[in-house]
Amino acid sequence: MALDRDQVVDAAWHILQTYGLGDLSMRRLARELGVQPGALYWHVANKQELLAVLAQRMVAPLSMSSTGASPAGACLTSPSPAGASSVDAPPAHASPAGAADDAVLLITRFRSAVLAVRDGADVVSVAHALDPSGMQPTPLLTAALTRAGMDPAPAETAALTLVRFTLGSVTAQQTRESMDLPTATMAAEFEAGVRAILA
Amino acid sequence: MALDRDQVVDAAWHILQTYGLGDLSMRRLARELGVQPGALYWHVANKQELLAVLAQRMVAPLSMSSTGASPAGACLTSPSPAGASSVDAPPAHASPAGAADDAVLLITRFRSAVLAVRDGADVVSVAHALDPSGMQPTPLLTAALTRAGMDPAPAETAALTLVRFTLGSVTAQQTRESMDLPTATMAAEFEAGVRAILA
DNA sequence: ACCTGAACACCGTTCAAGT
DNA sequence: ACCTGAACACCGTTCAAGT
Repeated sequence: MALDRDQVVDAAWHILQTYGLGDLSMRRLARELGVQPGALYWHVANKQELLAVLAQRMVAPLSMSSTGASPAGACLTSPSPAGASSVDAPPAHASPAGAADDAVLLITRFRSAVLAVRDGADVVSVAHALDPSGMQPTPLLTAALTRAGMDPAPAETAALTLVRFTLGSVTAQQTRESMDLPTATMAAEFEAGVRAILA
Repeated sequence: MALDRDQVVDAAWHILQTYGLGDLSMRRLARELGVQPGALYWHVANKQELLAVLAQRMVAPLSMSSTGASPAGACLTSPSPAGASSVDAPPAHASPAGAADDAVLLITRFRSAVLAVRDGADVVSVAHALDPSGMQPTPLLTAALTRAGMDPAPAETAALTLVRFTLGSVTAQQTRESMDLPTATMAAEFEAGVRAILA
């Protein structure tokens, strides 16, 4: 009974997760769905659009809960009801120190989310390039760093530095993983990099 | 009169430079050389090896002159004659401040070299992942930062942070360039990132 | 030693035609 | 509205056979 867009995206997600980007072809996807390749183009414009949707899915969990406060536009999925203010968060407005911790938490969760999907960094890197300041976790990081006392402009620049460093790191790690090379030192290298950037 | 490895690599370099990675196929390369696709496999093991050679070519200029001093292994192309010591460089051993400037210069030249080749970041990222501490400019950066007063271990970690941030940045920029999106702010964002990492 | 010819197992995308 | 069938213009790699 008629394929729909979600089934296409779900199947693509499954192939990416399980076999990696090299195996995520439109033809393979069609085969998995029991349909001719051309049928997919009724539901998605092209492969690039499909990958953009997958990138959104990877970073979506970052836009929920976590740092409590929801500054305008922080949550893309469900625009929070009018008077929703921070509830069980620290005082009325978080302390600078705690907000910097929020940034560390955010970039760490971003890394985990991307790292958890095979070739995730390749997919998310394109989405970041298309919309560097709109794609998560950039706006959330900018907000956290502003709360920590930075001016908005340097906060955004620092956010971009964190995101690009993270994507560079995860790209390197996932390339090594795909070749069965060791990656034991890479988590510590990531942490050191984040500390240096936020020092 | 018999194709040789250099001709294959030169032609590949030309296609990459001119048309980008999407157009650098073994079949296209063979056509450009007036040969059947299978002939290439006498000269290179596979496409991956070819890309590794191209990555080396992109970073090769970094290993020549620049910071004057040549600590063991700094110059891969031509092992310098025995008694070659720094000539017109500052005193006998550079000052910490000057050595940190060397690091900034190195990472800036690395960015320029990668940025100058279409999809250069994609190609160099794989080479970096295969040999993070051996691929330039990592060892040169580690040396410069050690001269600047850092201990070897943190110096290497800082070098990796710089290289991965730079690859993340150039990947984003070249993705945008390939889609004719503006990149006006990206050089400044790079500089700010480097300053933050080395602060 | 070096290359051709031919094959194997694939790609992304389009589009008339069917239901 | 949604899909098939078939095509167009491609891929990377292998390998017997030729020179």
